Amino acid sequence: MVGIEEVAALAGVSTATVSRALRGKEHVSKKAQEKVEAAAKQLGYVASASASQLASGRTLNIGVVLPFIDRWFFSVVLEGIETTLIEHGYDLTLYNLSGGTEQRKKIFNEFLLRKRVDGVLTVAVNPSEAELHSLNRVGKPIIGIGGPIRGARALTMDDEAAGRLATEHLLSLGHTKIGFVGGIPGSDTEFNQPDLRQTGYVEALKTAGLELRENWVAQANYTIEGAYWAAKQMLGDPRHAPTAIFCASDEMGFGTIMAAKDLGLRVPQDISVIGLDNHDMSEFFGLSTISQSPRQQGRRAAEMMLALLADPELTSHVNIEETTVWPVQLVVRSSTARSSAQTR
Amino acid sequence: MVGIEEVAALAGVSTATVSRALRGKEHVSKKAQEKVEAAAKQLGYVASASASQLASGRTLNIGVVLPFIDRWFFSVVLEGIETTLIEHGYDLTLYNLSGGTEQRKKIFNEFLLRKRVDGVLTVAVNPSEAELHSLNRVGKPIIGIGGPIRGARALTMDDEAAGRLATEHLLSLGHTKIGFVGGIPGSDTEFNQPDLRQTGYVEALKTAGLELRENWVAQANYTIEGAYWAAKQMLGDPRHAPTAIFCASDEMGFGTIMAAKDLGLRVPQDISVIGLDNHDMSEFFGLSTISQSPRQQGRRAAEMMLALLADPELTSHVNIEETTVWPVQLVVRSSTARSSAQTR
DNA sequence: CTAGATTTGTAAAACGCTTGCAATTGATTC
DNA sequence: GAATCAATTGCAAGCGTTTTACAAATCTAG
Repeated sequence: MVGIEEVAALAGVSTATVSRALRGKEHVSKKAQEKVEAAAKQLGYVASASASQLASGRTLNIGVVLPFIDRWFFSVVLEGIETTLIEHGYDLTLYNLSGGTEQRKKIFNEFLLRKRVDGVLTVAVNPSEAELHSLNRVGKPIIGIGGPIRGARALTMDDEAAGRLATEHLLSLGHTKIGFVGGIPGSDTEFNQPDLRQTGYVEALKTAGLELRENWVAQANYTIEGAYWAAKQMLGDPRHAPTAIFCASDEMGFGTIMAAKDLGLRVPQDISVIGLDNHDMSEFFGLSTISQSPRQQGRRAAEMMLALLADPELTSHVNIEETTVWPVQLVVRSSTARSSAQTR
Repeated sequence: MVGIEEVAALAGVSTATVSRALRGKEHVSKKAQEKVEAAAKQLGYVASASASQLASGRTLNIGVVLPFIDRWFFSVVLEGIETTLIEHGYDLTLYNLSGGTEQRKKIFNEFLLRKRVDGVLTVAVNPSEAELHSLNRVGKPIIGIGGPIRGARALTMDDEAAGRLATEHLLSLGHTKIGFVGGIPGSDTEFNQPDLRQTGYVEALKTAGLELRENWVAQANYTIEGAYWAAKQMLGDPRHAPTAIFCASDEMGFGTIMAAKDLGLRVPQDISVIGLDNHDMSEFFGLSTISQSPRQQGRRAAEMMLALLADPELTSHVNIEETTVWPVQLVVRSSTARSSAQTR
């Protein structure tokens, strides 16, 4: 493989000049710049990442830690991050926590400490004290997406506000019997931020002075299937079926709509459904929802990281606890309508 | 940060011994081994990746190139790869081609050449001649998943055979009016392997001596939504509706089932549907399908790569064109049944 | 007990770049 | 044309490991 010396020789300059020229740094004459670029191109030279890392301490690589890859929210955030990083010449190293405790330990205690990354982006990860300690030992900036991280910067939406907004939308349409389909609160140490959506729902109902029926709250583990069965139970109840349901994710919204249809209920005439995500498929289902733009969240978080790395001043006091709240927006489609409770 | 010298000092040995001990190499006495491990643990030492890369030429990192992250097949393959690599101490660097031509060029011409990876795994990528040339310049093993790569190893299923199998299943149930919902053949240079599923369908019909109606073949771009509309057209035809449909992906199968339901057709009594994927949600939809186990494909490809890297003999003549065919299996659920064409 | 074989440990040379500092060149002013 | 200053360039010292060549220590067998 061709090294920097060959390029220097061909261009008739020193290796130092080659290094500077190729990275667009100052203090290189136009002439030298051109000669070097021509030589590099001719030889097909690309600097070795490891050597340049070792010498400069910069890796041009960001670690991304997430609990799942194959769930909509996560894969879309990931895509947003990846695209942004590539644009800026950065690589992305992926760490997926779905492999169990052993693997998780390895990631925090070895992989992230290898000095292979300039910064760490976590997505909906809730690190333990020990892991947090490990992360801090990396000495690199950390940004948490979808949930704050103690002692680090974060970019996250206000899940409680989102839950409240969704519920208030249903309230404003005159619904008083409002069900909720969500996860099992506290079930997953990893991924508990979304539990707050339920808090928002409860708060909104309280504020409206409405009763909170226990069997109008169901747990569906964020899957279409789970929501399908949960909604079927809820809507099949002959005496106390709700007239509207807030699902803590759009996928659960889809399951709920399918359950309603299978019960012969019309959406939205007989039952209103609102989700939370603005999933790619929500348009198709006509699902009203709260948008949280995961692609943009990923993009934004990556940009924050790059800005941090570009500014040595900021990098010095590495992590400040500072949460940027991602705005949330109501998207009304055809799955929610004015309550017509009387007609049922 | 603590370096190898501190560890050596604390353990009372040389840095060379530390290096050997920590990587479990031979020529280290048991006693030394233990001392070193204790010292490393006490100091929380983790070798710097860049230094070790530079010195050894090994990066312990695999590059994965894929056209999308946020589609089921890809995210699941990715998860399979990632889990396997982490288990073996390897990192995974992600390259996503969805960012357009400019980005794609960058990935092939710069990123992959930085000597940052020990090997490259591509998923359903169809590289151009120039890109192939670039890939070969990396001088590292390449394995293509979901589609062969000229001049490299590949692990892929036989899409044509899968298409034939699905169609034959419908034929064996007595169906003679069989529709197909797939992609637009040749539309995507990237992702054209699945077009072969249509070939399999056509072949099976020909073999059975059945006519091939043009409007029984629809294009739905591999989305639920696309299939929903396509199937609605096909099934809504009052005179020439098929009694069975083969969808080239499970997600399109879901869309087709939903369309059938919305038309008041019963699955499978009025219309049989078979997909291809064995998607996580197929069980829920009761969709018969052809399983292609992307998680295992990812896992297997990663293992092949690791084996290649472990065996210097194999690594020497880096790439041999050699395709391993991934087995394919029919999974019959409740969406396919014996034809009862007469009753309609 | 000793020569030879084997194991274990050491010192130092890569690995291929980046960068601080010094030297050189070029431009500008008087 | 000399003096001054700024801009460019080159030199060489790292960066933190791995690995090689070799010396020292230990073991084995005669």
